[in-house]
Amino acid sequence: MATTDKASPRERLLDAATELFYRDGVSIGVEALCKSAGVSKRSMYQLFDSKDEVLAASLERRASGYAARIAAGVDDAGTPRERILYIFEQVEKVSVEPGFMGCPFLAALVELKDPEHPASVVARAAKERMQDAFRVQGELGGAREPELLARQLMLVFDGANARAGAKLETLDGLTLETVTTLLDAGGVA
Amino acid sequence: MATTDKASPRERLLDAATELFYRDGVSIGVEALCKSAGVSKRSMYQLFDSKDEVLAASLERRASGYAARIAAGVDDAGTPRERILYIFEQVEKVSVEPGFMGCPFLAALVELKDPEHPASVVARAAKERMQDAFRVQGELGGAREPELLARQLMLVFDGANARAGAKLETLDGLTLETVTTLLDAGGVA
DNA sequence: CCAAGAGGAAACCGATCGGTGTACAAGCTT
DNA sequence: AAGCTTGTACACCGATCGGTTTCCTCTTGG
Repeated sequence: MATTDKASPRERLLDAATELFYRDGVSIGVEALCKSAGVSKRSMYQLFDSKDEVLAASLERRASGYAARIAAGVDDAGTPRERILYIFEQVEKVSVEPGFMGCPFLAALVELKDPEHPASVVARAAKERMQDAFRVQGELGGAREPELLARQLMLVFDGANARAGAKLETLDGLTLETVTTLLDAGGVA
Repeated sequence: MATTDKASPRERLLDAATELFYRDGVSIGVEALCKSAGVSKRSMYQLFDSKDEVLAASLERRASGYAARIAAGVDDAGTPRERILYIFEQVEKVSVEPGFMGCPFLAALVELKDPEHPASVVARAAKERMQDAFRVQGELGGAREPELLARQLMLVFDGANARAGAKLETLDGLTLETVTTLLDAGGVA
């Protein structure tokens, strides 16, 4: 009932999974998940092999959404430097919203310690896609070492997400300032 | 049986808790914890009010150990810049060890989403102590904005820990290079 | 109008969760 | 030796875990 009510059971499950796994962690029970989705456990286990697969699928869908938006934004107006900074503006913006708890992919990787877990594989792939996007923008911007720059940006990105999500930091310009320093030092116009 | 066998039940419990909560996450059961510590559940609940308190106490002890080492290292040989870089050398070194899973305090904060959880309070205090240490070194090193620098260093520190712990990054100089850039830009000699 | 499948409600499975209660065996101190 | 604390062993509690099964009610195509 927290999500769309007219969608297919599969969509409703993924919606609920996205929200509950993020808010309450991967230890949320199948019972609560199905109840929130308005779907019977029986249906869930017909659509997915296990709870773990539901989690993996929900992360996969989230990652696809991000990838689509990033791909669409590649030829947006602005310089590569502006596009990189825009990402961190968005991070700072969402980080102050009420339910913010950091990057969902990183959270999943931390919670399920197993790097071979299906959801871990999906999450890692999503993070790598983002790093690739940073590297591409670095190349376009004339970075001396685009790969190094991309790894540095991911460091800041994940650090900011983790610290803001854990209520250790409020950002408010911190990542912008830091990223600017790194872009300057890296030779990005 | 994995830890010292001649210590007090309390110490054995904290030893086991430190290891198991880090390796398997906060969802490790009381049964497994006590068995690993060689302590009966009855004793555990006489020494601690709840499993959550055991977790908080184990983090507290770990934080005290770190604080002692940092306090001892403040008047070590070397410049503030060297002392800051030394911390990140250590991070890069332990990050390649087999059982490494990132910063235990950050992991606890991510897993227990509740910022009011007793263990969360302990973990956050530990992180703040570290940020203070960075700021002090920044002041000693002549940083233009010591507080900003400390926050940036924590961003890199936590980002590196999270990413290396999640097997997303291998570091190998990445943090040293990044921190050097930030120290240069921040005016630390 | 009726058959067939989809999907929901809920009982049920064994296992485990955090936490207690009880009984008993050591080591102290006096 | 008596009495006390300390700690263990273990059964037990209700709740919940992930997952399965049964039953029944809808919708929909023919």
